[in-house]
Amino acid sequence: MRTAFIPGANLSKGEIPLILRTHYSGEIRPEMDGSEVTLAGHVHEIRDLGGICFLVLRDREGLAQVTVLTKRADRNLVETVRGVSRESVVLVRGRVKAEPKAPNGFEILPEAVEVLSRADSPLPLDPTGKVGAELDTRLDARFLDLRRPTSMAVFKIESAVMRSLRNTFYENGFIEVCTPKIVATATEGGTALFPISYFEREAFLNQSPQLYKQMLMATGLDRVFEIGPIFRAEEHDTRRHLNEAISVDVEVSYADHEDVMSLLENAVSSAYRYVSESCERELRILGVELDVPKTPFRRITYTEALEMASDSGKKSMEWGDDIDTETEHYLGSVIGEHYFLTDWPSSVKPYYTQPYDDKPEICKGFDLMHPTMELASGAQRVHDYDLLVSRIKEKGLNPESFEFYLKPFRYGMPPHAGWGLGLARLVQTMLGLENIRDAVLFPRDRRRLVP
RNA sequence: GUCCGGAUGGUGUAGUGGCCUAUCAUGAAGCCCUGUCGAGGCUUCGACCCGGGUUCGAAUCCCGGUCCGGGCGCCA
Repeated sequence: MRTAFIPGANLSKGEIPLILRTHYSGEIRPEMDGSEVTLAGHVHEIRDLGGICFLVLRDREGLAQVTVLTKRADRNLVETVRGVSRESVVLVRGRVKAEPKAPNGFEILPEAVEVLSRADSPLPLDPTGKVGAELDTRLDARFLDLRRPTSMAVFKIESAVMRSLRNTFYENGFIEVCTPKIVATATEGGTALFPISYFEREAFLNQSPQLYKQMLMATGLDRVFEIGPIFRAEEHDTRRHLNEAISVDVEVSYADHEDVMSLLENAVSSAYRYVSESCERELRILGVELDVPKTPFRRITYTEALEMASDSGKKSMEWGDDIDTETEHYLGSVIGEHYFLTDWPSSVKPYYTQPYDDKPEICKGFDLMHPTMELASGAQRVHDYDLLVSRIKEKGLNPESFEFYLKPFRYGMPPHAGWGLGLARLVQTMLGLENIRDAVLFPRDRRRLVP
């Protein structure tokens, strides 16, 4: 009986009509007593007390109690409400009643209830959260897991984070770009790539937009950013690695590593501030109190970090080693806030990292660290063609396979710097999520390819 | 890849050789109930990851496998 419902939205120009609903439940206030509304969403719970029956409807913005006085209400309506299964999709038209005994101080007295889609039973997990579910179970039924307010809140916050990052970039004169994810080179060095079949040739999923965003510096675009997927075929098995991740990448011409570190700390700090201001409800649902990290973040050189680590009494690291996980955790526990690790040995960082002129054994590369893990890494890049070629050779790579990348460096390449930031790690650390999979809608790891 | 731990109804769990035709909660089906808000009460339904082995007897012990969680490694 679709005709029972009259979409009541008064649309302003450009607004998307709410086809069936007039309000989200979070928009209803006790002061709206008497007004007619149409809600749409999933059946969160039904509590049938006999003479009175409560149907709790859940939508993106909250819960609304629909109250049916079973002896007085329309018989068909009572049958519909009593017969509907949990998590079915329903449309409810009715009047708002201010009611102190109801949650949030209001309830809906329904005039019509329509079941738009009936949910099967039993459910693969309990979306009300009364009974827990393990991560694996939740990911197998992610669509249902995301109906749990705690799971949904993470992704509302992630959206706010992306929005804030984009704001920061646009405010600083950046242009958003999209670089290819299907690439020909397997020889960037380091990480394993996913090979794919590309007509008669072999191709790969890109591990990073690094080479492309650098090439864009030769176009005069000057300041670019990209938020997009990266793919790594490493068989890692940790709670902070996935084989597909979203990377927030920037590249800036006429800038050095200090300039882009400053951009990075401001972007991160602003994201925290924006989330704390715009996602109060989500933070409350998650029980998270955000401390906006103060800028500037501490700078610690690689060499200082090694000295701090030697105080810990742990097995000592040699200068020139990459910093291992144990040391990383130790430093995090001592420092206790975001910090930059700077002035790395040139041997540890990629070939495109600019060495210091006066001390070429160290370079202008940096990592942004959260006390628990690395969030981002960046550098001032090598923009001199000859230096770049010799650095590629030093790393044991063949410059010929980088011809497409090296070419722009011969025709006017400005000095430039940039970084790449892991979006899910930023959200994971911001919200204190134990596993990065909690911060990704449909995570891809060594074993999980579905859903 | 490696080390440690784990796998019991749809979900989350108890259960260290016989007391287990397996506990509790949630759920589902049915009944009672006019203010629930993790509603309550009564009845019913539904499970020991797979394959070998030990034993009179295995959810429980052993071996192999699969999968899951955590640590490390890998991750320029």
